[in-house]
Amino acid sequence: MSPTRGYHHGDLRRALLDAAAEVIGESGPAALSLRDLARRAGVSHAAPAHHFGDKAGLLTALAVQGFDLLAQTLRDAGDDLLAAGVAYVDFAVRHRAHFEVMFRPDLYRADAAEVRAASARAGDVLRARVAGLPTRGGGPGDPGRDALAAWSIVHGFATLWLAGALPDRLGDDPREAARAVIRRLVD
Amino acid sequence: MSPTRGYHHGDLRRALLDAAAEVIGESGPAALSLRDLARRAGVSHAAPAHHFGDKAGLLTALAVQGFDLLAQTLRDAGDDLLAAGVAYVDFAVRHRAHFEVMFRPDLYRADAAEVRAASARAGDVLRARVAGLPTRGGGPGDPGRDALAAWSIVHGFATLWLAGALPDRLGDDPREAARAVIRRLVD
DNA sequence: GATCCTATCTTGCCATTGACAAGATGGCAC
DNA sequence: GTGCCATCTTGTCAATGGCAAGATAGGATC
Repeated sequence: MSPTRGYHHGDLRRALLDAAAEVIGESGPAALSLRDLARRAGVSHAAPAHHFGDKAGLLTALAVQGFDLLAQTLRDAGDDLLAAGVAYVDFAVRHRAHFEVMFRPDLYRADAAEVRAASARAGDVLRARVAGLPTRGGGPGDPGRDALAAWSIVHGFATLWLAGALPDRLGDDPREAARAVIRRLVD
Repeated sequence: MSPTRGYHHGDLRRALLDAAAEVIGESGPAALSLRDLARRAGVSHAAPAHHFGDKAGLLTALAVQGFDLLAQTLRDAGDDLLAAGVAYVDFAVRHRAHFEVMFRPDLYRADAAEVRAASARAGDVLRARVAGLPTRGGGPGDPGRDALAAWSIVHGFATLWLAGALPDRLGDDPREAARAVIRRLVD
């Protein structure tokens, strides 16, 4: 596509990641085939191996990309906790493939250094946003507990939305529906 | 094993489902192989096809089993919302394979009548338990919204726990950790 | 400018898998 | 006892992931 630069045949690594995100987003990770990706990119069936080693390697790269993308999304959402929560759900829906892979450690090498680093970066931003959550319950309010509750509610809503498990009456705008749910915890 | 009854070689359908749950619980759905299941059961590689048609058919049966198991688990937990929430998380951890498949509709035929029925049964119990959740926010309190928030928080916590995404300091007792998080919403 | 070097990609190959077709086997109804 | 049907087996095929060995190109070095 974009003739930015090229070695042999173009920006293959990027093309493969893009194609993988598209396939997974449409049909799930189980439908992913390295050979299909190679066909889409117009290269031989063994070309992906050079960039990613194997299937897990490709998904590892996708997960890293996803964590970085999530961190950026949360940063862009600003300091408001509600906005950050909505942005989390919106990220899951817009970058469905990345989100699904990120939280499925059996699909990739979750213990790889790059993954741990990217995951930690996203976690830092997440925790920073949650710090604004008001405590509740009369007691002193455990910040870790509160952060976990906030993360759980947005992650759960996003997961259920992607799974198609939620009732139809919610409509087709995940941001709107998520906002209402998150308010239950925040207000 | 148990010589309860048998046609040709024993209780194959059940044996296959059990083996599938074991494999998925240990290595994830991606590692599931029909031929491996057949080997474990001591039958030929084509035997599973007769009971489930194909891989999606087997996972469909597993999902149905899972929804029924979840409904029973929630019933056993009693009327208390907190207890029901903890039971939901506990179910996800104890029946990891079922839980993972249930909310991954791309792996099976989620539109099958048996699935819709079992899913609806579990949903009924879930909604009944959530009915006890106190509303909040000064406004009239939307019961649907509240139920969604409760479901989201337990589902999110369970998913994050299974993904290994939660910090180690939570220990190894998901029930204990879940209770604290759910209290943030309930108390 | 020639040569080397390395990253990139290709061709060829093999074991495994899911799915299908056709046949064997055994219990059960009648 | 005979036919019937659910259950299971054997045989086969295309597709896949992964490995090994070779081809190709672009740049570095002299």
